Amino acid sequence: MSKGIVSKEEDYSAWYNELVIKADLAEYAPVKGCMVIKPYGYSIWEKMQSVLDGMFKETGHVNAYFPLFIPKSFFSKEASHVDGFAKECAVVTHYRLKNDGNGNIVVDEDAKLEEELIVRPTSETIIWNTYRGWIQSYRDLPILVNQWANVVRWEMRTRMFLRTTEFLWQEGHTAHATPEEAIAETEQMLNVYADFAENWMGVPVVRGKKSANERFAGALETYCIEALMQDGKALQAGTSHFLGQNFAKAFDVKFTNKVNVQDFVWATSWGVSTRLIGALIMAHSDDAGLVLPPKLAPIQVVVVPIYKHQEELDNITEYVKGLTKELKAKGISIKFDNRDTHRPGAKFAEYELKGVPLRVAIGSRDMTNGTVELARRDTKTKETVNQEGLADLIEAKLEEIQQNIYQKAFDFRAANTTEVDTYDEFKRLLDEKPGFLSAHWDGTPETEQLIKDETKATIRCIPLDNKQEEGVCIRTGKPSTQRVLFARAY
RNA sequence: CGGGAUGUAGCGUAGCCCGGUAUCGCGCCACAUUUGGGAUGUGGAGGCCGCAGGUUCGAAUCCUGCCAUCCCGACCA
Repeated sequence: MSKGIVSKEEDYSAWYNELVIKADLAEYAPVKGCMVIKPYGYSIWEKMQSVLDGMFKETGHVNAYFPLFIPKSFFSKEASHVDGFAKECAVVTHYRLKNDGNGNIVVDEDAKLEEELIVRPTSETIIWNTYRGWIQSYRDLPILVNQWANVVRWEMRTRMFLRTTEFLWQEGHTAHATPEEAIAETEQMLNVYADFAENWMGVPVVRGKKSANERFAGALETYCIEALMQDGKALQAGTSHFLGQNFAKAFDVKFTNKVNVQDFVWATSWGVSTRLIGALIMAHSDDAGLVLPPKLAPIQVVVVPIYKHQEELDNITEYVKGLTKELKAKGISIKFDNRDTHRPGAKFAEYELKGVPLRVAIGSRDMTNGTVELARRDTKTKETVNQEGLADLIEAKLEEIQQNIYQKAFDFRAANTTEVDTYDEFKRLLDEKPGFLSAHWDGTPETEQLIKDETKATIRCIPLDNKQEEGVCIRTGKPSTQRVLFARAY
């Protein structure tokens, strides 16, 4: 492995790509736009899954699984949904291959499907088709189902974790008797996502609503959490949709309410994906590699022994056994890297690249003095501390690191969120100091589109806690009642 | 789908203009010496030079076609 990676300042895009590869998170697959998520990267996803799954269960949801393949006809049932996804659907047309006689494997034209199948880009259609059979009465509601799945969106341009052709995600699909209840669900799940992003990933997010242009295909309202990356570009980290009765109407899902009147069911859907790993990388990492929040790091503490002779290693090993036991009891994951094939310096560099929050180095000198060297990944500082009480100190440090990287990201966002009142300044800042730009907008899709065409910036969201204030649209000068957040986005 | 770039060992590359079976570094294997920030020495293994045609006595190199990937746009979580 060559030393180091390209610096963020030099080439942010290359920095990101190299980091993903060199930190052993993922690699390119033979199919364009697809990636192999390697064990280290996947274990981050597993941690995310485990925490989120717990949060979903906590809020009353259950998991189920719906098919990968969706009959093509289902898609045409919800007009705006088709418009939104048609251009990026993979389609299965045949179910058999054959040998053409020249040693080539070809599609068997005799095995053409009567109805072509779509590889799900999202599962609303097949789920609502299924819900029709599950729901007759208000007594059957609400339905609070989540599924962990892969989906395929044939994107023109892809990037590891941020936008791949196939990606892993969860999609919640709920059915309710009233719009109020569905909206409450939508907002609840948005808060779950925001809680996860901030308290587990250490990534501060803005909770908001999407403008009409950015809304999910088929939704009445899309709520989102928006994060700011270190290059000043915004990243949508999660979405929660109030679908109204659109899918119920499209799939004829009716229920009889308490007063014996038939009505269409109210729906929500919400999801986060492996894109969160991209957000994690871009929010915290530096030129030395990944910086992972302790709460999601696959390895929280790594121990590197420094020794010359076998008996020294034996001594250290004996000590590490005790430390491991103490940390395990606290639920802290520890790796003792006693490989004799790599020297300590190489290990230090490797774990920095991989973002392990804390490193403990122990040599014979430490064993004599009853100390260890404790190094923090986030600040790249190290200190010599007593072995006595080390487990407690580690526990406290991990918490401190978790706080610190959140605070750092929070301060970065604060420093890169600017109120702007003129279009000239808006354009200037986009180039000179990218970030969130808080500006007045006349509320029309046309103006948003115009701004997008002229500057590549889009409305990331209308923040939920937005204060109302009189102003004029930066582009058209028409009256406006509130500022919205603009940015160039991933 | 437009614009750009690149394909040579696991990775990164030189060679290409000016044809003669491939350079260097990292990594890998063995042994020795090493071990508090990416070790050193010695020896060794590893290549249908992206693919297919063509020109030529001879092609990594010249010509034609194709394919793939990456980057920048349009489109999007």
